[in-house]
Amino acid sequence: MAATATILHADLDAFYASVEQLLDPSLRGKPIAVGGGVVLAASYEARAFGVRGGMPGRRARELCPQLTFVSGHYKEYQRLGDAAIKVIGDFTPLVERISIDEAFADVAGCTHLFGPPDEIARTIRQRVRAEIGLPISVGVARTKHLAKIASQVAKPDGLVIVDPDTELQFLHHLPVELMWGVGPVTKARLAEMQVLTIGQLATTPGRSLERLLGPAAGEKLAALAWNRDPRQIKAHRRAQSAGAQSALGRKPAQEQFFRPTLLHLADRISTRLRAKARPGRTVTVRVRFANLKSATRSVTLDAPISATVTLAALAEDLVRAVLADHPDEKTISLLAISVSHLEEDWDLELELPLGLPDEPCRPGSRIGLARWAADRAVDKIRDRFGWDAIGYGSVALGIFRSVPDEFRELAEKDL
DNA sequence: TCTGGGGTCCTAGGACCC
DNA sequence: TCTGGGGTCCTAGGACCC
Repeated sequence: MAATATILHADLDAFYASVEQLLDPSLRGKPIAVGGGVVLAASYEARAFGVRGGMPGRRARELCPQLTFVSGHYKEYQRLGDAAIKVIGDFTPLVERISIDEAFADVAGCTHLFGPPDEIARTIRQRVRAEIGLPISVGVARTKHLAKIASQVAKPDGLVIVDPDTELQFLHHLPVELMWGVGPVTKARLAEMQVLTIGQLATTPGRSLERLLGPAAGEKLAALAWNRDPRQIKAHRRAQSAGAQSALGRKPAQEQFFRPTLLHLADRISTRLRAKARPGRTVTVRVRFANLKSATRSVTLDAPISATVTLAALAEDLVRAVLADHPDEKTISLLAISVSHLEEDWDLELELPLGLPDEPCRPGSRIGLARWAADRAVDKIRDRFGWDAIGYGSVALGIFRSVPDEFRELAEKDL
């Protein structure tokens, strides 16, 4: 007898757009897009015209002339997303949140209280609709991978339960791109081998897959194609890295242009690291050039950092190294900084003053403490008066914001 | 057709150690 | 001195996800 299907995957439909239609009834049933220059989310009515998230606003208007653009209610997205996930949490503590609008849950331990998994899934959908006012699709299956596929198949506003006895019949006729980990590149590579469905993938010799995709990816995909997915629900996952990036349009590859942006990015990241006492040891910088090719440089330190000016200085050095290696590239289109190897719980006062040869590198040194005190003062003022009250303000630096900061914050993982 | 921003994981080569 | 084997860490790049 096969095991019971107890894994749920719940996914709010066209989340940002659905919230806008909830808040403003005149938008219901209409093609709408959240955003302006860039489409951050599109309603199903807009998707029917080919409008997609990430698309330039101009292109979206071409596809759908009657498209209504709305600026986002970002605070509401956070509140309503939290509320929807909380409904799932009323059934089981085993909830793994994937993003603002999506979560896995394992209800194996609570069926004696609430009934079988399909009944729980129906109740969750009804409650989210009744209490919050939003459509949510749910997939129920024996594994995370299959539950996720089931919820995608269920969209919009549906429920799909995959019986363990017929899961391969369900899985094998679906296109490969529904699989977790199959993006445009892998899809194209598989298509060259005439592999279009998950069933065809399942019967492709392991050697062929490994030659095509590498040993790890080949083996993983083959296992998923047979619904062998060992992943458990992880209720509390901590972030592995924190980063920020900024598209620049086209800027000359010169200090005067990249330094203010790097300081702004370092400020955003280091503030988050300090707030959670999670400094990091590895700093990575990415520079994208005008031709959209990019290069990265990273450095791993002996001790973790979270001071704004320390991070900014390291990032500047790394960008200079990238530019030195690409002397023909004269134009930068994007800058990114990421900090990884994060500590779990760190005493920030112990941070060392890096890059200062005349200062002994030891805990509590003069410059280390000075930076710590300066950052702490800025953090406190911002806690009371808001981000722009003080600091290396993007306004002062003339930073161009392509998306609202509130939208950035929605995408940030809890550190 | 040249989309923005925040993330995760994998690979392959090299350094270094035992 | 050369050879072999295993493990860990770092770096750069890439695919993918939401």
